[in-house]
Amino acid sequence: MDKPKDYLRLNFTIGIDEDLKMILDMDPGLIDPLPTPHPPHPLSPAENYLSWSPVPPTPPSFKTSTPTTRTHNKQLLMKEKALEDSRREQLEQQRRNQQRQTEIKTQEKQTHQFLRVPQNVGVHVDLPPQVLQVKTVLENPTNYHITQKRRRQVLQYLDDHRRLPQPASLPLSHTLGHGPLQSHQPSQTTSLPLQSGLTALHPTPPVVQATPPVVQATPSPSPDVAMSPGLSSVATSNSEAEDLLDEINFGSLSSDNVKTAQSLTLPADVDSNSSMFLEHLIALGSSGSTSGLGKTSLSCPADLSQIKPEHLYTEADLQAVKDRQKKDNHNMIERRRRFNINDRIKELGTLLPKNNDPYFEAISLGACSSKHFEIVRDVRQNKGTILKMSVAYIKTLQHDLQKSKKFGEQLVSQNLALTRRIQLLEQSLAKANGLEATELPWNTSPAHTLNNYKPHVMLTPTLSDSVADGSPLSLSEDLMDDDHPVTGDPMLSSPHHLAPSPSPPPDTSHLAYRDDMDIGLP
Amino acid sequence: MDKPKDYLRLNFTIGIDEDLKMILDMDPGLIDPLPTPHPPHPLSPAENYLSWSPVPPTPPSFKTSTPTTRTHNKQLLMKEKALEDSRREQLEQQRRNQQRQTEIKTQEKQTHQFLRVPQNVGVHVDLPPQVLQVKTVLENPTNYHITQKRRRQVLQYLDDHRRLPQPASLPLSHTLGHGPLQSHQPSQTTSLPLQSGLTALHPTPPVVQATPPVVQATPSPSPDVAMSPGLSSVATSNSEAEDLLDEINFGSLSSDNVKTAQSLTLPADVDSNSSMFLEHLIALGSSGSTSGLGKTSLSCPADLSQIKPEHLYTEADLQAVKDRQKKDNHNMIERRRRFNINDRIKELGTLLPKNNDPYFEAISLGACSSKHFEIVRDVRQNKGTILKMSVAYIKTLQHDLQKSKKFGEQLVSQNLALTRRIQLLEQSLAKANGLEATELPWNTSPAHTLNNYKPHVMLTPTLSDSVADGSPLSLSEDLMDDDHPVTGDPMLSSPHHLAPSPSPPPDTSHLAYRDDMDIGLP
DNA sequence: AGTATCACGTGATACT
DNA sequence: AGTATCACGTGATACT
Repeated sequence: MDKPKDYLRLNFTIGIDEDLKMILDMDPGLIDPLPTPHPPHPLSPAENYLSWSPVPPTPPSFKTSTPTTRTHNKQLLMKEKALEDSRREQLEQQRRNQQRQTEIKTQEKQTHQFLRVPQNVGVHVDLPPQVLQVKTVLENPTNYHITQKRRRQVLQYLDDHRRLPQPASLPLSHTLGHGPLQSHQPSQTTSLPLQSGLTALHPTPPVVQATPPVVQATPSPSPDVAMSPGLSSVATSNSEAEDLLDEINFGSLSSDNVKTAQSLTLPADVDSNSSMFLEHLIALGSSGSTSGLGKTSLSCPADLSQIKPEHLYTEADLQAVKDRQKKDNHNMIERRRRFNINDRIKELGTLLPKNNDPYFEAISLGACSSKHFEIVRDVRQNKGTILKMSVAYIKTLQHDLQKSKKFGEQLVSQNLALTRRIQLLEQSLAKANGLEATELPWNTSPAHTLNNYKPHVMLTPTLSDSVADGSPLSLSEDLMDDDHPVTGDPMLSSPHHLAPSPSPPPDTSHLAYRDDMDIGLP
Repeated sequence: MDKPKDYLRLNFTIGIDEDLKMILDMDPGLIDPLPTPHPPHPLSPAENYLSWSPVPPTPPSFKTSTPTTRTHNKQLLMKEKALEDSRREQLEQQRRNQQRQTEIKTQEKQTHQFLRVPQNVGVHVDLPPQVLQVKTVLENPTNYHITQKRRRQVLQYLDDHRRLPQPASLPLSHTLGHGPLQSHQPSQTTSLPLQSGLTALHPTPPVVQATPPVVQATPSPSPDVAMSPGLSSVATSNSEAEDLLDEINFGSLSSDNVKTAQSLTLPADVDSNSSMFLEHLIALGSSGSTSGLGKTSLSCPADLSQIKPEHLYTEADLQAVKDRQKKDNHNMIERRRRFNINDRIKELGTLLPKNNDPYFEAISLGACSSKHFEIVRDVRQNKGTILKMSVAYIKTLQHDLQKSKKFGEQLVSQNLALTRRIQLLEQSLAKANGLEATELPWNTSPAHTLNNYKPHVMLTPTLSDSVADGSPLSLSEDLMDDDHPVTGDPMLSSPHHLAPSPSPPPDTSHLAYRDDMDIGLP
């Protein structure tokens, strides 16, 4: 409640879930260059760290995340995974902040569903064989995958505790644990190593703000069998244990062995594995800014009330730790790939024509089978529909571009013919009556400057190239090599990319032709 | 080995994996209308059923499946899930045949890696508490998800067998089963109910060929706890048990309790749950064509050597069966969604410009960061790259279409100006010298028929619409409403869609303008 | 061994 | 309750 709170907070920030840390490391994005409509001050890491805290956990819903500018940063920066060290957590926290800010509604629903235990009341759960003591204050945030993983780890932990120390009967429940059999040790039962810092509770801003206390190493202290769920998946603060216990309470356990107690009580049943895992964690994560703190907190929870001897630790737990680390690394890679794919799909969703677009009707007619045609705005965001409409949109664009090019070619040939006819007319007119009256139509037509050289210019790149390679797309390929930077301009992903026409051409006579279409000319 | 083989085969075809059946039901596609380069006679269900058999199991790899025509069938027919009953298994088997034919290479590698037990040698595995007897002949096919599910079920089965009948210590391994705790019964240990038909081995074509013996009901007989893995996930023939045992042998089990035996031996340790599950299966799947066979084979394996009484079956197993059914249904839905998304991505991959395309350079420059630029052909197929290039391609197409339309507008205005000038020239020429010499340039220009009314026609839809809604895409929106059926034409998904130009225009003077561009005219 | 890819099943969740 | 959506973790697999 008083001083050692910050200390404790840093300690648990070291013990952050390695998945979360890998997510933070995963996306080394720079600061968003585009002015977003809702910029939550994404530049200040201190404010990020502060705003990280008071928001409840949210699932990263696909539909409600801000899709526009984040994907570009990600796609640009995912290619260069080599020189990404310091600004990773900035982008990720900004990303999570955006997601959290835009998902207040759903998260409230979820938290109300999840944490239906009375708030600020410590709950004390005794698993039938083992005791798993945590408390709930429920103020600090977490996110979806941490929730998922923690839940699974808690279940596994409970299963292990149920199976191992009471190997007698396993009478009715929890017998369907179909975990992978290829891990070779039952190892040990580990309890939550959280009790060392549970004396401090109330949330204050952490001491170090400019450097978010995420260490680089991935400790992953939980083995396959005895998972030690609180340590390996605990998030930015000690309130993770509360969520963990909330999930235990909310979960499939029978509620008779849940006794609520005003928390802050040190659990008595902590086996020695927790200290070993803590030691491993500190040894791995000793590169952080809060280096000296780990060892002192390490010695704190070293009371062991278990039945297991000490000789099994080095042989089995080390393999388990290594296995867990490998698996977590794999999970991080897979999560990175998943995020990449999802962000691409979201980006495709931003590129699609909007509902009021003239393109939308044809595409949605082609993609969706015109049912629920009134509420198509809603159907635009899910992955299947986005991909469906992307396919239809690409087809439409290809077809229209082809048509437009053919149209342009025909116009070019028409222009050529007309110019020839004009030349002939001028010739005949000049031949007919010397030099009189040639200036009469010249002044009325404003496009007089281009009737001599322009058809020659336009015909040269379009038709010759179209004949050269046989592709009908060659005209627009010539068209696109002047200004539009396809090679990674994040500005182009704006949803209003479809209508950037700065000058609507009401009077078509004096269109700036040479300014925009400098194709093929030296 | 002799007569009851077909009988047995039908029996196990009834007991097909419900996931596989749902996959078969999932995709109610018509016959492929496009002439594929490798058509494996997809119309005959008898041949499908025959060709189904001799191919080894293959994982449905994303990269090596034929992407073109299948996705369209799927996308068209997935919308109407109401009237799909008879032709489902045809499409799905055709689909699987295509996948299997195109993935011979990878599957050979996989099978060599998986089935490294000596072939045609029956392996007899005794799990430490229970006995799990199957045999291996390894000739009939299966697929990836069946393999996965079977493996998991076998592991769970082994775990349950290990935990339940010997609840003493669980000394070292297999203790990390972290299954969901919310199932409420330990229920019973079930062994493989496969021994009833293992007397017949050699593969012959089944009796019923025109109707693939897939029943409509989803039995899903395995509860959460005691899974009975062989029955719930056994595939089209009894050789599934061999793969199952191969996986057991290949898996993480210690090989000391694997004793190879020339198979065909009926296992003696079959508990009563298998018969109960078989009965439930037959009761659920009694709508099939081979209705009378189930009951006779049901009575065969009814020897029970277990410890459990009978009164637990109705209360717990029924809930377990219902739960399993629900879960399988959910899995089917999720698998359908996954296939949909993956097929869309594959379709996007077919729509992308090819390597030799003039578009490819700019897109791949924009998408990939120009590393491995020589082997870009290989990098084109994975989901991330396809989506990346799709985003870049859509941007390029949008930009090019916009440019092309602007170009067309300028040409139109030029045409208008030229036409006005021609009119003025003709006026002045006619005014100058009566009626002489007007036929001279008229004959040299072949495009003489369109210089009077055409600029008026073209200017009307393009410019007015462009001014009307302010969208620069309105020109091509007018262009596309004549011939190209975006509304679900599966022919358009050909990889050569980009170059369908049937007539390369070398002489542009006599292009059939009015035939192609009948826009906006009544 | 590291770093990818993929399909899969599963729980949470939403809308009907 | 049914039918969807989603993210997630995991094992298999491939290429380095």
